[in-house]
Amino acid sequence: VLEAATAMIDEVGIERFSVRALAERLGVFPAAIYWYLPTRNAILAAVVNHCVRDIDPRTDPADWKAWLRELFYCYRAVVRRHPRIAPLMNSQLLSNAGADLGLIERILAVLDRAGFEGETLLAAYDIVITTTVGFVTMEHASPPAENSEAWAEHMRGVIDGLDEAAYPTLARHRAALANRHFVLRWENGVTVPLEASFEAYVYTVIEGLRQLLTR
Amino acid sequence: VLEAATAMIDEVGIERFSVRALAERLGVFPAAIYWYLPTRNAILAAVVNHCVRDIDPRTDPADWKAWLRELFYCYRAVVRRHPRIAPLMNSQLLSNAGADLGLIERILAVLDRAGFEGETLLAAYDIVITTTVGFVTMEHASPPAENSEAWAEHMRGVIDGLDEAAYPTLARHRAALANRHFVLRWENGVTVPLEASFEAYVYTVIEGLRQLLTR
DNA sequence: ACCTGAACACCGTTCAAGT
DNA sequence: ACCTGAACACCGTTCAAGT
Repeated sequence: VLEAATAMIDEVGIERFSVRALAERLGVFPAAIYWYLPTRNAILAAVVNHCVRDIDPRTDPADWKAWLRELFYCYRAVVRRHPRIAPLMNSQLLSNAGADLGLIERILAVLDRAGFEGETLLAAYDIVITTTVGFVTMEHASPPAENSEAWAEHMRGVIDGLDEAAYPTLARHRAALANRHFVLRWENGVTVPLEASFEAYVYTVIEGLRQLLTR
Repeated sequence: VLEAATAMIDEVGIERFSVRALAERLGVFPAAIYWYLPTRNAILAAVVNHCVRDIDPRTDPADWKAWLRELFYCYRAVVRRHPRIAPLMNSQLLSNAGADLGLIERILAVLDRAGFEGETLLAAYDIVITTTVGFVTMEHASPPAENSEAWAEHMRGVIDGLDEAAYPTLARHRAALANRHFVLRWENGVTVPLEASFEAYVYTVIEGLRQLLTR
């Protein structure tokens, strides 16, 4: 029922996910879906919550840095299992009471035990929430739907045609950047993962939080 | 023409933005739009690029920490001017050759001059891109469209009804968290900005990058 | 409790034709 | 170059009615 929605989104993405097609896939009339969930957005929210349920870092919470590391990598693993829901994670996390409050509690508890206090604790919490989601969402953002080869060719053209006078640093690193780093990619993290950058990202955030703790 | 699209999205959001309504607003037949831009997504991409053009940190690039700080705050100012495009920034930045290559060049140049080298330079670059966008996008994510008061009431209920045994840390900070921090908000950054957390976020990312530089 | 059948008010996009 | 008019193939959602 909601398994089917998840499966369909994994296959075709949110843009091409429709209630009617979902109904057909279940061998049922479109209106039947509305007995279970009141709206298309509710289906999407349910799918997100369903996937997020798997995030569960199992490291010792006493070592907050290791625990956060694990959280970041867990989240990335979940998104890599369902990359097409990536764009939803941002919006759906405004507030979803359906969210796993257990996970929220554990994040707060880990930071609390680490020594964060008062406003800094809450700021650190917001930072953890956003940074967990941030990089990975963008890493797995989808390229424009169906013109993929033309799009790739276009991007290659832009990179090859870079004006070295106007963009010297860009031009110097063009070979390393092409399809391998943000804004100059034509494939996403599904086919071209940004492992090295993600590793550095996790390091950066955790070291930054360590500084924040002793500010 | 594209001003109108921007205006419309600012008013009603992407979800309720339609080519047909845009045409009507311009006193023209729907098909007329397609003379200028080939598709709805192309319109959205154009609007994003249009808004992003305003990001232009004017601090001395020699002080990379101050420059990045400025970049973060510039970006946030842009999103706060057009909060409803926030959800697009993530996906549209996979790669958009329409993106301001000048800004990309300057980010790379600033990091290069700061002393980042080779793979670390490119990782730092990816980190700057994602962190610039990450927090602010989530801060301004929209709540579920039109049930706002019911939704607020629901969230208040969840927070009031928190089981103190199961969620001790959450319960202890419930007053400070309610509508003021992620996952437990029912309004977004437009009405409830997360100033303090954003300030700490910027500090955290920059201090983290400083550590990365000397790793 | 769960689904059908049909309808309503919309969509994005295409295309020949006009000016 | 720029727009009309009309059509195509879809949408999400509602609602009375069936079982």
